Parts: sequence; structure tokens; C-alpha cells
Amino acid sequence: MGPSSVPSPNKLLAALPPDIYERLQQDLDLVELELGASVYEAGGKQPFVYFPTDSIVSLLYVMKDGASAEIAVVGNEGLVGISLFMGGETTPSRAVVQSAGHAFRLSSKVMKREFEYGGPLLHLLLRYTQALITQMAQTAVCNRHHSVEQQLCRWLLLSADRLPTNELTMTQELIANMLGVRREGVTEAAGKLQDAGLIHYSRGRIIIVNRSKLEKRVCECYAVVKKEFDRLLPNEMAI
Amino acid sequence: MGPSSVPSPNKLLAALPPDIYERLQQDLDLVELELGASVYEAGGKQPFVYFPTDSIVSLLYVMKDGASAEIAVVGNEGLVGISLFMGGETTPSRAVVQSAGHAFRLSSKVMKREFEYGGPLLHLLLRYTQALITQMAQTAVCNRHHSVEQQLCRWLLLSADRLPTNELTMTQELIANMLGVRREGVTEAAGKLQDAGLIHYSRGRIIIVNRSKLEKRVCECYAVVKKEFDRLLPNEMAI
DNA sequence: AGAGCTATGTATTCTAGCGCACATACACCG
DNA sequence: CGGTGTATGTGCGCTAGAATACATAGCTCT
Repeated sequence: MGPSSVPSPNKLLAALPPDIYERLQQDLDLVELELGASVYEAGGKQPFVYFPTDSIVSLLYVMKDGASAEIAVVGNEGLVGISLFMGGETTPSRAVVQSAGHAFRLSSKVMKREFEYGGPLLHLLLRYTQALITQMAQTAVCNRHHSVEQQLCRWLLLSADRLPTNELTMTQELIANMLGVRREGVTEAAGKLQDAGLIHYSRGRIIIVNRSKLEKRVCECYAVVKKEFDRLLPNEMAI
Repeated sequence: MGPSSVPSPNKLLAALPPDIYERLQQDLDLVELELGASVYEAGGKQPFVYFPTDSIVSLLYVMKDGASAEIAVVGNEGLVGISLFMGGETTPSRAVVQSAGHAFRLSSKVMKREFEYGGPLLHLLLRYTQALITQMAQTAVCNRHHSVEQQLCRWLLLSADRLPTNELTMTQELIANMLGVRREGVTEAAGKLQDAGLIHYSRGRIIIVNRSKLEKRVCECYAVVKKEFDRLLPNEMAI
């Protein structure tokens, strides 16, 4: 567990041993991430990595024709910029702020230095990366086999898990972009979910009214990802 | 480059510094991988990791209803069992032999020991893992946006890249399973490709006749993955 | 209150791919 | 040489989702 004197709402940071966290702290800057902002571009060098606190960042690939598809989401359970310590420095995907908020920013130089020390930080980041890999794999499966409605449920739950509230600020248009489907498809699916009393929404504001019913309607992909994150990154982590 | 005295057709092994390779060599066993064999099961502990030489292993997720989807393929450019050093020990996906052949098998214990030494081996494996991540991400994109024919092209090229020949031993039924589509869909797409003179096939034997034409017909996903593997794991690697 | 923008609702047509059913055809084996 | 099994070919109806077009309905700003 991280130090209680300076509580960090980012779970990865919070899971670091106190001595490491304290060493890092002087290099961590709390920055604001605005909705739609690009945290990094496909193929671009990344001067920083980001540990979201109350924001959500979406990793997505944008095709040449402009169509897009979400690869994974990152919230306060993780960090944006794994390619830095994985050794590639860049990736072919973009990172876009899906839900405005804040993140702790750390210079790539410090991140690499700390990673190279090995030990708890390295192992924690690699376990997180494996969880992220599972999320990507399951996204591939979900894209192949499940309906827009099921995918919307998965997306809502994954997003809600990464926010302190059960309210998302997100238009159907943006959700459609993330999922790589038409806006009308999201409208239709969202309408059904609202009619069934699972969610309530209006003009870019989605409230999850009945979470357990939502969990019943979602495809198995959500549970697979959730379970893997819980397994690899338990809340009370003993490193 | 690996030692030339004992040439290893697995590129990862070949890219290791000679001293590390020699230390590993006594623990490496060349084993046969039969078509359809399960290298590891979803959620199961893995006593070994595998470095394919002339075989291809497919990572796939099997849903509760039996439907499946391929997440990524591993050939002589990589290894099967990244979750071992990533720290999770297991993953929710299966690994199935897609093309019979051989692989060097290494005990998980030795693998972990070597990884914990850090240095070149760790960095090499992490770079490979990042390339694999790109493949997974692009699979998700491809599943979302591209036609069965395009996906078949991608699959053929990715497989051919991992084999010494331009001939694949693979029924349309199995390909359909990998791609998570109907067998008839593969038949139709393969028929078109054959009519166009790109491939030739008969009863579980596919020959790539005109590779460059195939590359013109494939979606951008193939190039993204290929480029990323080349970037992260150049053939003449200087570690 | 009204204008205007943006978000959401809805209808219509079109197509890829699914599910199912069955026809062919090659390969091997007795 | 014919039989049997597996691999491939094909047709048909059906549905989800795409593309397009346009209708409504909340906010916000004056």
C-alpha cells in the first residue's frame, strides 16, 4: 500500500512500496486532461507517461479512412504509456481522453530509470501490462462475436469501474467512435437499455441506474477482463 | 546474433548474446508440436515456455458457447508463454498448434530465473511482447472493420511470414475457427483469391502463388503489424 | 421568448455474413 | 475399382448493422 499521508487515487502509484513512491513523488505532476485531448499520437515519441486519477484515457487505432476502434481503456487502475518501458518507445495507436479529469504525469526519463532498477515497480508495471493485454484480447473477441448492445454494456461497465461516480459524461457519438460502430447503433442500443431501466441518459450524460441488471445483460468479455484485473492487481496488494 | 555453431531457427533465441544463449542451451529441449495440440489451456499453469522454430502456435479465446477467436499467432519470431515473465503465470486464452512443427521448450523456472537477471534477455522479451500487443490490437481493429476476405489475406500473410515455405497445411474449417467466422465464408473468400490467381489450394493445402498481389488486397492491418515487428525485432539485432 | 447549435430519434434501403441444408469431389483404403 | 470419410462448393432465407436522410428536442445565449 502507498503512504497514507499523501493518498494517491491512482491504484498503481498507491500500490508502490512507500520508499519508491516517495522517491517518485517529486517528479510527479498532477495535470488536467481535457475531454478529447490527445495524450499521445500514433507513432509519436512520448515525453511523459500518465497515471490517471479521475480521468479515463482511451487507446484507439485510427485507420487511414478515418474509422476508428478502441483497443483498451485506462483509468485510475493503470498508466498510459506502456510502450516506454516495454522498449518500443512508440505504438501505432493514439491515446485520447475519454473522460475529463486529472492524471499524474511523470517524465519518460524518470519512468525508465525507475523501471531499470527492477524490483517491485517493474513487476507491478508488467502485471498491469498483462491485464491490459487481456483487455485488448477480449476487445478483439467482443468485436468479432458480440452485438452492439452487448458491447455498449461492456463499455459502460468498464468505464464506470474506472470512475468514482456512476455518471459518465459522454455523447453517443463519441461512444460510437470508440466502439467503431455507427452513432445510430448506439442510439438504438442505449434506447433499449434505458427502456429496460438499466441506464438513464440525456445529452451527453449517462447514468447507470441499475448496475446489476447491466451485468446480467453484458457478454462474458466484461467479466473476463474484470477478473483478470482483480487477479493481477488486487486492491490490497502486498508486493 | 546467436552463435553460429548451433544455429537456432528461432529468431528470439538467435538474437540473444552468445553467453546467454550458451547458458540457456542446456535447458532447451527441441520438441515436436502436433497440429491441433494444446500448448496450454486457458487459466492453466504453464510448466514450460516454447520458442517455435518451424511451427506456428495460435493464441485464441474460446467462448462459453464454443465459438472462438484468434488473438495472435506466434511463430519462429517469438515465444509462447509471455504471461510467465509478465507475472500473471496464466492467461484466459488457449494456445493451439496451428501448423505442426517443432519448438524449443524451456522450463518456466529457468525462464523466470533468466528474466530476473534483467539485461538483454529481459529487454528482448519485452520488445517482443510489445510487438505481440500490436498484433492483438490490430486483430481487434480488423475484427471490427474488415471483410472476411481481407482478414483471410492478413491471416495468410502473417502465417506465411512465420514459415519457411509458402505452403500452409490448413483446412478452411480450421481457418474459419481461427478467424471466428463460418467455414462457408472462408470457402467463398478463398475461392475468390484462387480465381484471382493469388493462392492455390486443395484439401487442406494452401499455396501462396502471388504474394505481392496478396499484399495489395490485404487491409492495412497486416502492414501495421509487420512494420511493428520489424521495428521492434530487426533481423540483425544489436543488443 | 426565440434562435441556433448539438444531441438524439427514426425510417428506408442495402449488404455482409450467419445458419442451415445439401451437393460434389478428392483421397485413401480395402 | 468402388466405398467411405473428409474437404469443399453452393443455394436460400434471415438478421445485424451500414449508409443515408431527415425529424425532433434539449440546452444556451441573447
